[in-house]
Amino acid sequence: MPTESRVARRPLEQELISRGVRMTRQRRLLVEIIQSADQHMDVLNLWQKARQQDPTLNKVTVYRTLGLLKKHRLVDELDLMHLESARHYYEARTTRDHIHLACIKCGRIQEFESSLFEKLKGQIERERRFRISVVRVEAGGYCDKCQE
Amino acid sequence: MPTESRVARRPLEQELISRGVRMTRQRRLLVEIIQSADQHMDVLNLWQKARQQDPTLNKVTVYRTLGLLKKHRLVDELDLMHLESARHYYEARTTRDHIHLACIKCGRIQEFESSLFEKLKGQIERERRFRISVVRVEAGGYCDKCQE
DNA sequence: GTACTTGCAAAGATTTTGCTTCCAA
DNA sequence: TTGGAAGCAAAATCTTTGCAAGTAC
Repeated sequence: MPTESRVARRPLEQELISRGVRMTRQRRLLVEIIQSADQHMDVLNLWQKARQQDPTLNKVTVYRTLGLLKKHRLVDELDLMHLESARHYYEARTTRDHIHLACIKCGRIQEFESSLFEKLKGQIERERRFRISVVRVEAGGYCDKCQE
Repeated sequence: MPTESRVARRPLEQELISRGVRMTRQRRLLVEIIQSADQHMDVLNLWQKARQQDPTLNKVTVYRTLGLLKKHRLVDELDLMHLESARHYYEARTTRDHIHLACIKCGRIQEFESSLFEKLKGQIERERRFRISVVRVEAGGYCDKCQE
């Protein structure tokens, strides 16, 4: 009884359309930015990047769009161990769950995938009969470069 | 190379004193509440409970005390998958790391320990040479009782 | 055309800071 | 006694809401 299967890596826009979500100029832009991001974005990042292309885009729209994507389980919300304030970070969901490693010293975020993690999820589902929808693993510590 | 050893289950107050932290009436009370809590507490909970015994205790003191405990790695900060708002929850650190399972439907929080989890941490430390200080695993989904 | 979205402003919620007074060691 | 801590008020952050105007389908 494996974890619920993940959303395929299909453009978020297509995914939304297929779910009957109305596509606006703002949503297209935000979704495009999230999808092509090479780092984890917070609301401010995302808004700033979006305003470069559409200066009228309001921050509230960013919140609302992220809420929409969360509702559809198309993005994951992370805290990255609260390295800085209580800000939340977002990333498009990929095929496989992964673990985030946040370096306390340099702030670098690494991602880590592991079959042990998949096994652990299986164990939880079996032993607790808990149907996992989302899972988040975040580790804080010192990365290889910060152990001198 | 196992994960950094955990703080023993010694009264938080003793732990703080041994670290040279000044113990005030307010800190003693808060620490006592956190330690004896049978659930995950957020700032408001904690404050309300504290005020029953010391009505003058200020909410800011709750924040500051939690900050102190976090700094000393004596409590873990959780989000419990943001089931309700962006509130943070706290729990005294125990000997073993555990996983939190948050039910999307009924809100129940279960804890889960597993040797697989310990193995996973070991793998991260070995393969990425990442020295883990804190690790948090939170799963959201449907608990056994909520799958009808 | 109609229902859903956006922008704007304002409110809410949560957390932090400045400063004076107080207290633990 | 003295540096750190608490209380109070105010500010700073982050997020949500109400509503009029705009827009996707």
